Amino acid sequence: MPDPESRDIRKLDLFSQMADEHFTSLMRGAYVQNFPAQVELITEGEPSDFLHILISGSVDLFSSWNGRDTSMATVRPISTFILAATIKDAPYLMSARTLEKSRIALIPSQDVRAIFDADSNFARAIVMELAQCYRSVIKAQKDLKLRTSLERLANYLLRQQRHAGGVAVFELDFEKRRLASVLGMTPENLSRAFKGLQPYGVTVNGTRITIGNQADLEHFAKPNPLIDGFTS
Amino acid sequence: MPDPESRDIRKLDLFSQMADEHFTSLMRGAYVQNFPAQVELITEGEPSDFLHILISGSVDLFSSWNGRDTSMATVRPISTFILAATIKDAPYLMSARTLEKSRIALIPSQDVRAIFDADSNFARAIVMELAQCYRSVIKAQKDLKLRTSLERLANYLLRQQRHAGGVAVFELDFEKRRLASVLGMTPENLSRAFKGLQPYGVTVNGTRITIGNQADLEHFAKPNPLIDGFTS
DNA sequence: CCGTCAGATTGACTTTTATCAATCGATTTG
DNA sequence: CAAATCGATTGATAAAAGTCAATCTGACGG
Repeated sequence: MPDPESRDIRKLDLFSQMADEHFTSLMRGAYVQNFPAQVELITEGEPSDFLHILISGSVDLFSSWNGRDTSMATVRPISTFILAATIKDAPYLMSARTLEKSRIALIPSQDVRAIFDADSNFARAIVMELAQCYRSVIKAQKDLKLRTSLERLANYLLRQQRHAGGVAVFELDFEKRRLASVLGMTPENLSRAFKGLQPYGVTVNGTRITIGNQADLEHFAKPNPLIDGFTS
Repeated sequence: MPDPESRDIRKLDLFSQMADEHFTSLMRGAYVQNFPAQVELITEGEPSDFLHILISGSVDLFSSWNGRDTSMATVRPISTFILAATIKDAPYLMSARTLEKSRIALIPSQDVRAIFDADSNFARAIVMELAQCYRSVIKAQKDLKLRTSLERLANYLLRQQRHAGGVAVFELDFEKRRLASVLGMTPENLSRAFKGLQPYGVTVNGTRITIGNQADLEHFAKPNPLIDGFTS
């Protein structure tokens, strides 16, 4: 693996505190590969042979049942995915596919588990990462169970806006069809939901969103740190 | 804390492999309390001062937003709850209330974090527990996003039946209103959903469920290990 | 034993969401 | 450039789920 990439991975919370020797050992066993867009990297149900680290590009985590499918999350660089399955040595619960050309490091799950046993700083980092992931999913579940699709969209826009620095005009970082799937609705419904937010000052032009009246939208959306998580 | 209870707690995966000395130290700092039914033990948003261990009774984890609320999970003995918040030293994302008279051990979060640093077997157990919790929530989310309420109910019944040993007649272990909330629907809708399963051989009498035609129900429900989790 | 009460059920109705089909628009491709 | 294509949008309709109000039922206390 090229040195600069290794250094970037080292900076991740998951790896930043572990012993040099252990990190080097992990990286020695790692493969790095470039994938084109729309490649299925992982299929749910398969054994979890590798911890994946997305170095560049983006990856969709999705799941299927009975002919339907839904997007569970999008992974953006630099971060790992499928840590829980790796650690538990259990089958993947989600499939993963590249959304664009992506560069991905693959660390054999066995190595991760071995170093986890040997390096208590790494073990602690894994705990923190898993706790974080768990809390994220709990928030997503609250979002799904407590809000209508219009409310989910409104809050999504506010989160996205915050992520963009709080400006009034920003870009969606999803294709709309995937956004619909992430929010748990159909693309048709998403179109209508955008219209439903017009009275609160939201205008849409392609992927460009304008929030014309911040207070109005927030009054409708009622964002909450325990769901939308400005903190932890 | 009485000795037999301490022994039962010791048997939990979370504590079974740790050093005696550390376990004793954790238990020394623990409080054990009896609570009546319908007591709110934890309110979401509050700092997480204690890891909770349910010794007997049952506890509902729920969450509220904008005047609505939803039941996220039910905790049954013997198990811990709110581990992630304790570890992260972050606010609770869910509230908890006793469903019946319950006996609960409270371990100061600080102690848990200290022993976590000192005992690598404990750290490993925490990782496993968190990974397990994470995967459970992912499954719940797939259930919510990929299935209609009728399908969720059908699969819930099959899970419950398996839990009861696979017999044709078994009892719901929830009040129906809470079951409705767990499944993400209204009590009225749950009533109708039970009727909707009659064509597949399901009959209901109070909390007593009879599955008259196993094959029919399974054909409709299409249970899947990656959602309904007979394995891990 | 009767009245009370809470949860469950039912019916009527509304709202929300999905589905299907058609169209639009932008981009790609031969 | 023109045709093809894919995603987004729109309209019409259907299905799913929620709401509100009334009734039923069974457990409990007086």
